[in-house]
Amino acid sequence: MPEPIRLGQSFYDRETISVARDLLGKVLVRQVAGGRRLAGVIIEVEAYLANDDRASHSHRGRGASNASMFLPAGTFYVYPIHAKYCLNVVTEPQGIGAAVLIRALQPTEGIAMMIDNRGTHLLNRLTTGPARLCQALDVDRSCDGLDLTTNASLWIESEPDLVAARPWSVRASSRIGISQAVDLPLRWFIDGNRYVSGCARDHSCRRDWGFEVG
DNA sequence: ACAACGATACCCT
DNA sequence: GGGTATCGTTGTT
Repeated sequence: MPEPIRLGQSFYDRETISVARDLLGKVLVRQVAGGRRLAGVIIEVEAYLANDDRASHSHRGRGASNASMFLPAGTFYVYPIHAKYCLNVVTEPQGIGAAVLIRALQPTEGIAMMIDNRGTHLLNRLTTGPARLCQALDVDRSCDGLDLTTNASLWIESEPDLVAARPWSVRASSRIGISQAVDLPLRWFIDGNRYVSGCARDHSCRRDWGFEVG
């Protein structure tokens, strides 16, 4: 059985839409004190592009709060919103200002610690949403700007057997919670997975929501 | 200084 | 399905 492989710069330094879709099924890993691992399979992502994407934090240019979005591909961009945090992975060459928002995980390792971090034992409220998964993995603004390709406590792995088998299909939809560019189909999620965000609330994991993209 | 806003989540009905 | 807590960031006086 092949060992998991940490994703490197060449994975992230590609067209943002390709990176976003390829991140589905990869494993986000957080290693905390004592070498304990918190991990989950990426179930839902959104792309935030450069240039014409009016919903992207890069749209109004580089500033103090979004500076890491303009660093090299593979950098973590963590930003605060509504007194919570969301995490992104920077894509494309340095200076472009594009990233992928990770919106949901299927928890696989360290679930007891995630329950403790979240203050709930309900599995479908542990990592089903961008701010929830940050809290579960103990990710906050101090993680902003970290290099995922080398950092010792935060990275993304590919499990070769899982990726080769690819036992899922992907659906797309418009992005959630934005007020600009609301119709662009830049959200992707694993079809039917119970950890898609809002699954219990608005049934957005159902097969009649979004559209099939393979 | 201060006010408004947000790529959210929670609690209530 | 709707109201709102909460706070860092930004834009405005």
